[in-house]
Amino acid sequence: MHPRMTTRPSPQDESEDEPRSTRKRRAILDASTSVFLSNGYVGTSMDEIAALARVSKQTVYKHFADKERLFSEIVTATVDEIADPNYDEVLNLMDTGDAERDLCAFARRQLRAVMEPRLLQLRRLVIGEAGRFPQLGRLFYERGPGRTIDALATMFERLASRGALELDDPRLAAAHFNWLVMSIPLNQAMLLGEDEPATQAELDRYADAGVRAFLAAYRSR
Amino acid sequence: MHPRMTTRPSPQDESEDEPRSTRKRRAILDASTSVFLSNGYVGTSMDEIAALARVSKQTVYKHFADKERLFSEIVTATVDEIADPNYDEVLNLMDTGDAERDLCAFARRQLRAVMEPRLLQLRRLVIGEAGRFPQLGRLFYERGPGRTIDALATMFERLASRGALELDDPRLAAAHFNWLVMSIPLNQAMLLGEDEPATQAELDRYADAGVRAFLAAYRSR
Amino acid sequence: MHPRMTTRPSPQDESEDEPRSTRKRRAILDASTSVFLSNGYVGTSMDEIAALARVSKQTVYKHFADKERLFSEIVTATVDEIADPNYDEVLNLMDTGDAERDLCAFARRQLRAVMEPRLLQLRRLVIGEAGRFPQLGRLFYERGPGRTIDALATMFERLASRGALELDDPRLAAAHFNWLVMSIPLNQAMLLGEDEPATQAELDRYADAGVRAFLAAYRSR
Amino acid sequence: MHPRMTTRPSPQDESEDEPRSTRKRRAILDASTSVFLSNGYVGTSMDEIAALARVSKQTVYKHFADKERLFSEIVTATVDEIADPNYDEVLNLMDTGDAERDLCAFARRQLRAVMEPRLLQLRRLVIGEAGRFPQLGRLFYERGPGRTIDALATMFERLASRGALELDDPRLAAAHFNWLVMSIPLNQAMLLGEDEPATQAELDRYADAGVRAFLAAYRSR
DNA sequence: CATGAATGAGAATTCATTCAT
DNA sequence: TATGAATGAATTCTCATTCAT
Repeated sequence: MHPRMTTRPSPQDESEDEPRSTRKRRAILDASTSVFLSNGYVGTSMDEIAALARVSKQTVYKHFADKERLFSEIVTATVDEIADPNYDEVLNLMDTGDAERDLCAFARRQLRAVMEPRLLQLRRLVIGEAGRFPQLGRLFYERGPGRTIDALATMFERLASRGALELDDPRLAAAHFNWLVMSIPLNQAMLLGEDEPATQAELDRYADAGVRAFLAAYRSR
Repeated sequence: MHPRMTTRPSPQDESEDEPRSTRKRRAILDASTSVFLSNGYVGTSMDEIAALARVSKQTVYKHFADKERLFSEIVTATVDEIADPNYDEVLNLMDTGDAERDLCAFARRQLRAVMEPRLLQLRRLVIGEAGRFPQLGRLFYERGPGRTIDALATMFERLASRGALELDDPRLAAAHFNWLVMSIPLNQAMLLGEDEPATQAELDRYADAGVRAFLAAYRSR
Repeated sequence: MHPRMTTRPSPQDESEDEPRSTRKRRAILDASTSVFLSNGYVGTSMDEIAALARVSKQTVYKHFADKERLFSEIVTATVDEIADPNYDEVLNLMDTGDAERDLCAFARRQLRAVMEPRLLQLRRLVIGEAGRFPQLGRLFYERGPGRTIDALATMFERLASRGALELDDPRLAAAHFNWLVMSIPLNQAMLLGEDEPATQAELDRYADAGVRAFLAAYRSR
Repeated sequence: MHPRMTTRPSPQDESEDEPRSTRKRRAILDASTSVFLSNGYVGTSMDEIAALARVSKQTVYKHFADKERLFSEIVTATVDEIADPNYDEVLNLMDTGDAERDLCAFARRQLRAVMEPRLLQLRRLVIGEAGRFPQLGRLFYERGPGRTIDALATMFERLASRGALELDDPRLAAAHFNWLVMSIPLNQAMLLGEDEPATQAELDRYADAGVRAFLAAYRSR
């Protein structure tokens, strides 16, 4: 079985071409994401993170200067991870000509994404820690609602120029769309917790109802 | 009207007919409300509260069994204090016949109230502590958005029966109204903090725009 | 002592010829006895005592200089209260001529008294606090086992001189008698607690068996 | 007595094949045993223990979840340490044919063991904390008096079948033996403290007298 | 006198972070 | 490099005792 005679801590550790260090970093990120999301910033201790990552505390500190920095990193990473894929979808996926159908499809997809438990927790976390970490709130807004609204605005402008919608202020319309679709379940989730989470069917109904109201208000007649 | 003529021990202390104990209790509530709202649940220490209330820690603990209970009480009290007055207003203040003007007036008032710094902080606090204090989230929802939406639904039903609005589901319409008016500035406040708070003029514009979109969608034609 | 003309806060309070002060003192003693016995010395707070006695803490401190003194007093009083009546009984109650019957009757009575829950708790308390209050241990011993053994010794001497018993050292025989009767259930009670307290019937059997063993060893033949 | 008292700085800390962690654990156990035995459960602070063990408080808490657990562990360990060796002795050591001599030898040994200052303190501790830690009382009883009495009962049964003793109930006889030997000095120690501890000679006399009384009662004639 | 408040300290427990091995 | 230990402070809560009203 093995050549190796020299004492090396754990030879098979470096399989898969991934340096040990990178793997540990990942383990720390995964562990801390999970713990921070469940228990909040102050509710989480570095000991917990180290234990869950199966790594010594020293290693945690070698990778991340301090708790605040670690928190920032995991929030940033989680925001990116969740926000990125949706962005492009926004603009592409709709051109069947049937605006209502397209918008409903988009609204449903978007709402489901936003209502992901993980993302809900992140939103709560960011809102709750807005005092300590204002940049994270800004980041979340920009990569989340801000980005979606931007994309929608672009899209609505296109639809308006095609005569499908009638609007003066595309960003305003985009925001109205966004919150008509999301606000009801999102606010309930923020305040009522996830004891009684909305079902997929309910979410779809909220999405459709939001789109319908939006079109009733903004469709050209 | 004034009972007071008899000698009272330490007259100036009990001025205003308020027994010492009650005054201390109030001082503790005021102090802790202020500190909890600024620094969050864990960010607040009982020492801080006692110091700010100019009261001994013992006295705090004699009035409130523990930190959790104190927190619950101040949140409940603050929610009540803010929520109560608005409720009745909802139904009464509108009958000039000009629905748009009435709704705009109402929307502006409501939005300003919701955007009170104190209430914004409370909302952040409740969302951030939803894990530790789920009942508080529920309470906030019921006395806040829930109540407003209920009241609006009642009102919209009346308007619909008068032929002013056209709607199937009054609660849905009420929620749409509520969030069309509030969502944009409220979500920005939650995530962007109060570094760049919206001006009154901006709030009024959001309110009006929300009402306009709502009427475009729900007014009978 | 005198006619009383001056206004006194609560005249009817002094019914029964007992001055208010004495009554409060009693209330404090009762309350603290109960709490100390249940919760131990450190497990008991002066607040608890004051509350249970329906008296202000100040009043407690007016009657008893401090917690230690109060504890000493209630232990002393309880020991006396329990020990006193038994003492005389020891010598008197036996002269039917049937030594076994007399001793059994006495042993049963004595064992039941010692196994009173209140006295068991007191014994645990005194043993547990022997470090802090050595005098109380001594007191307990002297008024309790010591006294009983003394009395028994006197009695056994008489029986020996009558030829009913055969012994060199009356105090030794007395101690043997005492512990033959008590040790089994008493040690169980001390260590096993009162979750499974011995029944009266069991106690009687232990008493009788102890007496029988004693007589088998010490009766003249 | 104890393993090594000399201060060893830190060079070859892991000499003696004992890992650092194990040594620290031991230091904590030794320190807390000593402090708990002298000062009782509440009279002992975690700071004290850490200081005496020359260890940080953190280290104490890393080894033992909390004070209660630490207390339980040291009591259990001490009980075991003291109780274990005696058990087997009971059955073995006696077969010279001279029952009195054998029993006296056994009684003396046993009494001296039970009257070890350390064990007396432990007994006081366990009795005093019976309210807070009922399991410890049971444990003490089972490993202590209970076990001894069991062993004696077995032995007495053998002697009875050989015709050396005459008895119906071996457990009862065993308990009588046990307490005839131990009760006098043990009860004095419990209540009178160790200010005037019995000398070895006195203990031997109590042991012998107990055995003599036992044989007078239970020897076949 | 008696009530609520104050004092001042001390308890257990936890944490983020840094040494030393 | 990574592990256990240390540090040093903070936090919640409780207590015995004493003022002031």
